[in-house]
Amino acid sequence: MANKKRTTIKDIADFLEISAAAVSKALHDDPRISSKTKEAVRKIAKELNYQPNHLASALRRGKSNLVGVIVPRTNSNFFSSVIQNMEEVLNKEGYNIIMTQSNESFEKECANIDTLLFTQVDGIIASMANETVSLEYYEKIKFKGIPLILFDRGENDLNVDYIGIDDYSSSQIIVEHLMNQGCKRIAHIGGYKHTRIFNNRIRGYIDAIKKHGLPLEGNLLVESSLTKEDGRAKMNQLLALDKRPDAVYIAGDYAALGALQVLKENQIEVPNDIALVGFGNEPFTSLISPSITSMEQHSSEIGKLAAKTFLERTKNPMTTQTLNKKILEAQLIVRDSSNRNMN
Amino acid sequence: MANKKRTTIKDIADFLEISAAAVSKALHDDPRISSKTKEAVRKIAKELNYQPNHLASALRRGKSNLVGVIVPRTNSNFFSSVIQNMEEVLNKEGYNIIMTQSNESFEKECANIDTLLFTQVDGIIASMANETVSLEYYEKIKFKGIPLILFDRGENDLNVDYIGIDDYSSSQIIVEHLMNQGCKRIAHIGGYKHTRIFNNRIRGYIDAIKKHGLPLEGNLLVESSLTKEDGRAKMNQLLALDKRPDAVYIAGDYAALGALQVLKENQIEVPNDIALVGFGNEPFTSLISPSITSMEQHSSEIGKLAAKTFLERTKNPMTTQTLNKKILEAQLIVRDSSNRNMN
DNA sequence: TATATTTGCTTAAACGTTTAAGCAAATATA
DNA sequence: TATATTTGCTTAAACGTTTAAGCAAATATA
Repeated sequence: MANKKRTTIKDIADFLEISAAAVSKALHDDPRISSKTKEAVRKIAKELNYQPNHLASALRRGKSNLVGVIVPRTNSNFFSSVIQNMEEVLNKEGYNIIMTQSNESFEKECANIDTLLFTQVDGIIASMANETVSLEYYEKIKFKGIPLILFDRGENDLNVDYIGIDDYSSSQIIVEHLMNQGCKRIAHIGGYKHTRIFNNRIRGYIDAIKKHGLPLEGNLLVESSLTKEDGRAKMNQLLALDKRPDAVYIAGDYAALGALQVLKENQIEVPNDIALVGFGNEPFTSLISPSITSMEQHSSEIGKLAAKTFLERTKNPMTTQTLNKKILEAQLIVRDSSNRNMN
Repeated sequence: MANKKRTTIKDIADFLEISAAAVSKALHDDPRISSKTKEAVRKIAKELNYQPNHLASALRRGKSNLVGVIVPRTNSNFFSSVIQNMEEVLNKEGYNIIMTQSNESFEKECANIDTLLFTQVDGIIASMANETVSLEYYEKIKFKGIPLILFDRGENDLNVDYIGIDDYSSSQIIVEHLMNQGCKRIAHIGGYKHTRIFNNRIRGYIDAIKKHGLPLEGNLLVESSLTKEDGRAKMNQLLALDKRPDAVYIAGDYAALGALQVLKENQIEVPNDIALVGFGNEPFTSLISPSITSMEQHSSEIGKLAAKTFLERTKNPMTTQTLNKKILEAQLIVRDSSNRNMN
């Protein structure tokens, strides 16, 4: 029983024989409208099943109350938790979220940005795709004067708000943890250097190794796409070395999983022969055997902070956007794959 | 360098000293506009960085080209794959997706529906929350005359399009697979009976057990929320029975994982003492040891079909919505947890 | 009682786009 | 050459809402 015409403010106005303006004001609880009229309007609005037309009000007010979100993918615990927490904060303030995923593709990311701008979002909160190297599309957002907030995968050059963890010191914490377990040759399977967070993890690894006088060899530091498959490949590469490492720190959990499989297949004992540490604290790290030590990135905190940062920007639109970093401490969750004391 | 005013059609019109209508038509490649004018408009549009205002055009055309999607959660491989494939099909036709998640909460689901209706989506594609028992909010969508397409978790009573797998026959396939492995006492940890898909799996289990003359006992059939924790609890419950089952078919992979943990903790050999089958083919089922046999639900196919169904509905708006089911065959992926032949 | 203020609305315009209707100039047809 | 058709635009109105400006009636103040 689909009714052709939707109920509009005009319908309510006609029914009550008042002006549309009065109805609009009544619905927004304007102090200059009598409570008698307000009640009547609310009653009829309900009876006629009135639903405000977002397009019209957004067009008129020049504000859509929509926030665009771009993530590399949603089927990761980290990103879906971030989004859930952003939603919680933003919903309370009357904003809704439009989620898009880039699937790590630069092209898709650009298309997403166009879609979001086209939909007239009031702001964009994004984490960059692995592929992204050119920033022109993000500059476009800034040029439009729309708040842009980056999280996790950000970029200093954009000079916008950023929320993330301290990747550099995270690496230091991991290296020191492995040293405390008695490891003396620590390898690092890192992400792509052009992505800032992975570059920071690599720098943190190098500096920590140097600081503690451990061997820093080119062979022990490899760059990876951090997929499970590449984790396998890079682990095999490390096992083929004349002098094998006795610990491997891997900048992503999926790659760590692939590496662990290779170690198991080669009957290498984890953590006693080779200790393993991942990054991201994906749920499966605690599910498999041995469970994988990993870095918790405080996804819920990041989501809430990103949302709050957007709200602040929106409340103070006059201030020009500047590089404003909010850096959280990551937390190492020690599990069997690197815990030699437990064995 | 944020520019206050966005470029509008009017700006282009003023610049070229033609009417706004001509600009609009030029941008839409209207045959009655000269190619000379079209070129000039396109050139200036680009120069002035013109971005069409979706709100205005949607308001005028009475069509937003947005499709709302509601899923219980996005951090599941099934749902995120469904969404990715829907997006692919819909983007090609000029539609964009607004994703929302209900977190399995009925209240959140209702709020999501309101948001989507408010945003004036042209259609809604949804999979229901576990909690959902009342259908009034979904009736609201139908009443508005907006196409509603359900997938995976649907409901016959709504009389709308539905895309999903054949849960009933899936159960039969699983039971028969376990019989072929020599299992004689097959238990089922099912989902909530009030959810149609879980009810169908339960019915399929019961009928298959009956058909093959296996013991059908109340103790062997338990209802569960299908979380990992509840999977543990229900597995413990089954182990406490006087006559333990020699196979357990669990209607969700997370619960299957919990159950597997309990079996390992009790030094019960899988699959030889107790064989295990899950449902959903979540990626981790192949990652853990032993890997878990599970049902693949063809998420990409479901996503594409749901999108195509929406497009059909939109092209033929005259036809009243009726119950129109598209049922796909699920596929059993046999892994170590139920493969006795391999040991 | 005369004036000032407040209350409760209305009028009219605007947000940026699309589209039906129409008109003048250019071109085709008889 | 006269009429019909086509081309390439313009004009004006509309989508549904919000809001500045304003006005009459009611109430407060002097």
